[in-house]
Amino acid sequence: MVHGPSDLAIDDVITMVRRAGGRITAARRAVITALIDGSREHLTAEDLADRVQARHPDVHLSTVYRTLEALEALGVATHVHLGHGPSTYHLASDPHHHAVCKTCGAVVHLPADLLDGVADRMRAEVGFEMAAPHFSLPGRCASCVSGDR
Amino acid sequence: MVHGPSDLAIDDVITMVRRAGGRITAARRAVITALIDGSREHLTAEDLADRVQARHPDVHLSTVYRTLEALEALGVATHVHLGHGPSTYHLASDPHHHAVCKTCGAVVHLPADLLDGVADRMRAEVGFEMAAPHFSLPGRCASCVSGDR
DNA sequence: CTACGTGCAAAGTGTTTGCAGCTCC
DNA sequence: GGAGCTGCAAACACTTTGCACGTAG
Repeated sequence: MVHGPSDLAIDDVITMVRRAGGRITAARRAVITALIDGSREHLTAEDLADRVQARHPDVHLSTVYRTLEALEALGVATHVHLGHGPSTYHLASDPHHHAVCKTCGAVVHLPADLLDGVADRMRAEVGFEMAAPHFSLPGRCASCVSGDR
Repeated sequence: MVHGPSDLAIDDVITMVRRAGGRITAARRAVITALIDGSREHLTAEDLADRVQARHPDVHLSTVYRTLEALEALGVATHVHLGHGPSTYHLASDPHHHAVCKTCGAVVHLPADLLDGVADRMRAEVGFEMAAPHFSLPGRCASCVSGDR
């Protein structure tokens, strides 16, 4: 796969895990790989587990959760809630927002700076320091609006 | 309690329910009352059930969920996800956004027009028609930022 | 009188946890 | 060799559902 400049390669992540006192196992390596490979999609813990299990059949779903938790603590990964279902996981590099179409479920990626103005206004008006996006914006995508689906 | 001009009184809601072919029972009346009374707070289904059960002890939690579902279908109520826990329920009148402090959990109310610029930009750039807020914005509230809590 | 709402119990979904064993460093 | 990771099973938190009975309209 092709990676942009801000992407982490697996070795970078491994180094970070080790530096934090963590250990690298086959399961962790596989989860990290699945996460990097799927970072542009919207993979749930279960999706990631499926991909991991393709090569390592007895890596347990709970191990995937625990690895993701560890990676989030390191700031390498984040999870985002796209809607009512399970969370989806991401590399923390290359942050962006998501909008989800209520009608067809399409996930639209939005530029990271989309909410900058909102953040400024919140800081100025109520002193609230907005953090990285964690939820999606709901609505209707272009084709569902025009097609009146 | 004091109601603003855009608020619904219980009788308005009852009328809407009946007009949609729904029936009014003691349980429904109590759920609607709890919802109206608590609309400025952030009540979960369980909170609402507790309040309902104070007067009507055998109204079941599942009835509360089903009533809320019916009211959402009518457009009278909505639920919002403030964080990782349970959803919170609201009257649909008087829409607004929420920010939740990651440190202390405080919920900050934000003006309804906060995301108007974002909605415009999304419409213009990707044709996405943003809908009513359904999730909160995460961050750190003024006192947690200044106190470095 | 009958379609709709209810109480109850049970199932469903997504995620977390306790524990005993294993393995990375 | 010991802290840290793992598989497994079970628990968990929130929400939904199936069913038989009850009641609003």
